[in-house]
Amino acid sequence: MNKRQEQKLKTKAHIIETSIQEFARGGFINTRTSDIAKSAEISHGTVFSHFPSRDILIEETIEEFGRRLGKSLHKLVENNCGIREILKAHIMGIKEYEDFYIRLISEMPLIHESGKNTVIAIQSMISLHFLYAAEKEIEDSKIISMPMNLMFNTWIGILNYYLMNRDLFAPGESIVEVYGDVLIDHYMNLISLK
Amino acid sequence: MNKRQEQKLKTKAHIIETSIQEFARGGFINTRTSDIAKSAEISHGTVFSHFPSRDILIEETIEEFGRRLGKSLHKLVENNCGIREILKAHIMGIKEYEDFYIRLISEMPLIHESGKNTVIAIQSMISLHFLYAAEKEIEDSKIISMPMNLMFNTWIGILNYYLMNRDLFAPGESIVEVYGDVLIDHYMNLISLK
DNA sequence: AGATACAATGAGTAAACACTCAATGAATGA
DNA sequence: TCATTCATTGAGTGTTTACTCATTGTATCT
Repeated sequence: MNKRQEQKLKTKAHIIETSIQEFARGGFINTRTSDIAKSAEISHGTVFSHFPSRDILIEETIEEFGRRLGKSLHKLVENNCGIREILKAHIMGIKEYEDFYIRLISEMPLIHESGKNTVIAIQSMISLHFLYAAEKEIEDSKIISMPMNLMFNTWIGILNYYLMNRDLFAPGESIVEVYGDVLIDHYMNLISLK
Repeated sequence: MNKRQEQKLKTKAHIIETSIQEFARGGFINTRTSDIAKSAEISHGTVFSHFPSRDILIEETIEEFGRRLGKSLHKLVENNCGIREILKAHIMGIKEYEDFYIRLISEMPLIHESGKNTVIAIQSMISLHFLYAAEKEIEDSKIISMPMNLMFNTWIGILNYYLMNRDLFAPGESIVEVYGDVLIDHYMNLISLK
């Protein structure tokens, strides 16, 4: 790998890094390619010498986010098996990228198809961990019986609702920090056998 | 009221009616004022002789939707008092405007402030009915104890999650029709004392 | 050293779109 | 009947923004 190739990779990585920050700050719809260029301190044209279009830049940025969240979750989950621990890992994984994650779920309906698939892949990754843990607790009769998909979607539904309405619930703060444990306790209370 | 004034009101109402349809079909972000004009079979300029800006057209359209949903709910709720009946009324009220409602909750983060307030007002209206019904059932010890706001937000969270991901759960169909009763049963199962 | 390749530049282009305004013709009032 | 008002029209304007491309300067190859 020569200096040029190295530089090229570095610039591309730098653009994606900046994109994660800028999209987290301003959202996907309202962030311009020129905003990203300015923030990355490169020329506007350089963006397009690394990504053929804005949509593909968005797609690759979401993919990078997915990889990072995946790694985070993998680390956090490995030795824990209960549902509560999975949920904890889930919100801790989101914590670092809360802003980006909120933009992603908020603006997903408006993101190009390929970006959506990445989001779905991310959700699947979490659900896999979740379902594995849930199976055991159902066997142990710790939780009330319900269809698996409803159980998982209920968690995601509550969490996403609070995240999407952060301005309402925790303006200027982090939902994970302010409500993380509250939501886990609440959810566990809902699904536990009493 | 002379012919001219009548015509003016009629045209304005027609634009809002068309806007409800067009925004339901294409969403707020991706529907142009020219699309609405074309669909309403009026000139593009006429839109702006009734609404000073696109944002205000959106705002007034959402307000009209709010009034209609409010009326629907009022009719559906009056003689029912249990939580289950409120939820049923809620989804029946949404049913008629499911597409519009989905666009509203999906694109709310990107809608101008004044539009958001209307959406919040709509949610409040529903929560008022809900909380009134819930209070009674808590007194009667029919449901498990939990903070009121968490109880309501859990329902909204689950419902909105399914609505927002209709393409995933019920592509080409109505979430209310396909999942309405499933979601109510599931939710009641979650909050009931067993 | 000189030729070539190529990453980066930024002024320029084209398309999309919200909004304007002079013109039109029908309704209203004197 | 004639002058005035005003809802409607649609071509036109200005702005925003994704994307292009000729140019530049540096790294690489011979």
